[in-house]
Amino acid sequence: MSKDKNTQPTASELAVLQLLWERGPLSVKEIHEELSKERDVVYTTVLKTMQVMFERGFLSRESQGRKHIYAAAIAREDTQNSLLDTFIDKAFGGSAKELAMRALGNYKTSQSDIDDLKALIDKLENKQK
Amino acid sequence: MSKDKNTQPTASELAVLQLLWERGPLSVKEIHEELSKERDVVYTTVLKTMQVMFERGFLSRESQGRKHIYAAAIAREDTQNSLLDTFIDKAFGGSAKELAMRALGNYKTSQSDIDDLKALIDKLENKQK
DNA sequence: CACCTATTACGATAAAAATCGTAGATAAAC
DNA sequence: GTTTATCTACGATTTTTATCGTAATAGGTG
Repeated sequence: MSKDKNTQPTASELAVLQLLWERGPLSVKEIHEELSKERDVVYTTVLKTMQVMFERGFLSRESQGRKHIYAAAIAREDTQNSLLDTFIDKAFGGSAKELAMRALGNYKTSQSDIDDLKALIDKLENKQK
Repeated sequence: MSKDKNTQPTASELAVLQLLWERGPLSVKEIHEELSKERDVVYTTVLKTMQVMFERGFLSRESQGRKHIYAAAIAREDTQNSLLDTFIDKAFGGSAKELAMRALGNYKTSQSDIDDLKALIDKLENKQK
C-alpha cells in the first residue's frame, strides 16, 4: 500500500536496470558480459548485485533450466522520474528549468531533437492558458 | 583542462555547497542552522563534513576571530555540469534530450520559463545550420 | 550413472560516506 | 585572572554500497 522507503536503485544497480530496460530479460551471464565491456567486474559481483536487487524488488526472475532469467520489475519512467526529482533538488537547487536548459545547452541536439522540443514547448504553452 | 576524477561532491557535500553558492561565505554554525531546518543533524557532523570538503579542495576558508568562514572553492556551473554528465549517463542512458524533456514535462513552467526555452531552442537551431 | 562445469547461494571483506563524541583551545564575560 | 561558552580538531564508529572468494548444486554430456 504505502511505498517502500528504500526504493532508489544505486549506481551499479542502475547499470543493470539500463540493460534490462533496453534489451529485455537477461541472465546474469549476459549482464556480466555486457558490463565487462565497460569495466572490470567479477562474475559473482554482478550476481550478488542482482540477487540483492531481486530482494529489494527491483528485479523479478524466472528459472530456466539451472539458471535465472532476470527482468526489470520497476518501470523505467517511474524510476527515472524519481531519480530526476532527487537530482534536481540535490544539484540544481530544485530548478527543473535550469537543469533542462543546461542539458540542452551542453549537448548536441539534432534537428529532430529540436522538433520534439518545439512540440513539447507548444504543448506546455497551451496547457498554460 | 580535464578535471580530476575524484572531484565530485557527495550528497551531503552538495547540500553545503548549495548554501554557500546561494548565500556566500558562511560559518559552520550558520550552515548547521540552515541544514537543521530540513533534517536532524549534529553540529560536529556538519563541521567534519566541511573540514573534509576543505581538504578535498571544495571549500576555502579564512579565520575570523576563533572561527572559520567557509566559501565555495569550486564553481557552481562547473560542478553542476559535471554532475549532470554523470547523471545523464547513469539514469538516462546518455540521452540529454530525454532528460530535458522529462524535466520540462514533469514540472511546472511559467511563461517566462517558456520564453527562455524558446530562445534557447532558436539558438540551438541556428547553431545547427 | 558419473563426471564436468555453469550457475547459484551466501558470507566476508573492502571501500566510501556519514555520523558523532570527546578533548582541547581561544575568545569573551565577569 | 578565572570561568564560561563557543569552536575546532580528530579519531572512532556506523551505515551504505560494492566487491569477491568459496562451497554447494543441478543439468547436460559422454
